[in-house]
Amino acid sequence: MSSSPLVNKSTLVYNQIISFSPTKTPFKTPKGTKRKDNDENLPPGSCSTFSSRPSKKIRFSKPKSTSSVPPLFFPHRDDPPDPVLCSKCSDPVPPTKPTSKRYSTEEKLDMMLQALEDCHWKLSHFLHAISDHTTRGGRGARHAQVMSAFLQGRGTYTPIEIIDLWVRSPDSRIAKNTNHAELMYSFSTPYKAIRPLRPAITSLAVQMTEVKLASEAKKAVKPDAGLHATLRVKGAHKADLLDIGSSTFAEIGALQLQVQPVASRLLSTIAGGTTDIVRKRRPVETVVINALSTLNFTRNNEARLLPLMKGLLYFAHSAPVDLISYNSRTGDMPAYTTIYKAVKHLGKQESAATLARGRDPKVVGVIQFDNVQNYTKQRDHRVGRVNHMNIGMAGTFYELEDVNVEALSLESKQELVAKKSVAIVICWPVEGVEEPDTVLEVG
DNA sequence: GTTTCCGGTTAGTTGCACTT
DNA sequence: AAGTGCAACTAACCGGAAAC
Repeated sequence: MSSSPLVNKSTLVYNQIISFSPTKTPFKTPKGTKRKDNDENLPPGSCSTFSSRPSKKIRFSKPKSTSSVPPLFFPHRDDPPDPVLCSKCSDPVPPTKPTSKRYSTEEKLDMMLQALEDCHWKLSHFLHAISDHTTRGGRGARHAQVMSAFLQGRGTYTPIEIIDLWVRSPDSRIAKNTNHAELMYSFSTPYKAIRPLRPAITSLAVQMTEVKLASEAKKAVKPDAGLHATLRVKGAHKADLLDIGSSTFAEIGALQLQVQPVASRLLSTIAGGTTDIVRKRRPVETVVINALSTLNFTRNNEARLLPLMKGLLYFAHSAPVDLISYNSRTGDMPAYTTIYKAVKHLGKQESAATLARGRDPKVVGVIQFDNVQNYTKQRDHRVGRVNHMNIGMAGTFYELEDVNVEALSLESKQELVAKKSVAIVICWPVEGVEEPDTVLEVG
């Protein structure tokens, strides 16, 4: 291996470029003024070298190298080029930036690999050093600029394009007689502990997805997220019949899709819902909403709006307690006792609301009482094995809309009677009936 | 005819786990 | 820390069926 002191060469060229930066124009003379021979702005011992024409290109002699690979930078500090002298005053002319030769990709790769070798660096050392912004206590501005442009995708090739090439490269194939195949998509082994690329990057993907899913779920089951339906005395998000309706399922789905987009997408993929076609049987969206709701409920038993709705449905259909126990165990609905409490809670809530509505003097309504028989057949195992008749009384309140409340005012009627402005309308019965059917008083 | 058992629901208690 | 959910358990209850 050749060992040319390349670092020193690069330092020299860099200094040269800085010293003669085109942004520095100390020799520019204002129009109409003739520069004096002793002008302090002129370089010492040198006449002006600037002209309107391009300067003559300066050729550097190529240094001899023991390597077949062309060096990155030249000339060598210890082997400076012969200085170019001014034709008028024989002073040395400052060298200009050397013209770059157009190298092929192969040549450039060889040069870069040679440069790494000359630095005693492996590729991983170089990539780590140029990517690491933490352990060395900061970076140079140039370093930061280059990495920022690359990582933000402003370069010709994006980071992910390069990683994709790595993943697809035959060089990254899973080696035989190793456990690398078992480490693909690994949740248990930290991805940083996996050395080969393919197992590491697939493990990185699933482990980051796992973190994301946990983060989404954590947000979804928060009390304010909208999935809670508590029976707590001081609960902020109590179960309410207003929250339980035909649109509840869709609202829960929209909420979950908003808070858990990654989880929804993954579940949808499992269900085969990657196309836009809406299935008539087992619609993917419906299944995903249901599955995600169960998973959220498993995480936090307060996030149970949909499971509670399912429980109420089972209860309303007199499902056997074993069926409810089974579904409670699988996270599809709360325990039987909780559903029972919810029914009582919602019943009290609804009766209080109905009572308040009925007491409102602005509301006109009718209460109808009737005896009720509920015949429970033997097939309803939840209520026993025998046919049985439950007898009770039910009251139903009807609200009558578009009725003028004043028409039912007793005071108003008495005033009208006092004024003798009440007309009596007699409705005669149907044929064959002697007594009048109805007598109406019309004010 | 009486007693016991069966299979189910209802209701209450307890202790642990979890959430607020 | 307090409140809540819930599993597990117990007791009571029911009418019918089975056993005595």
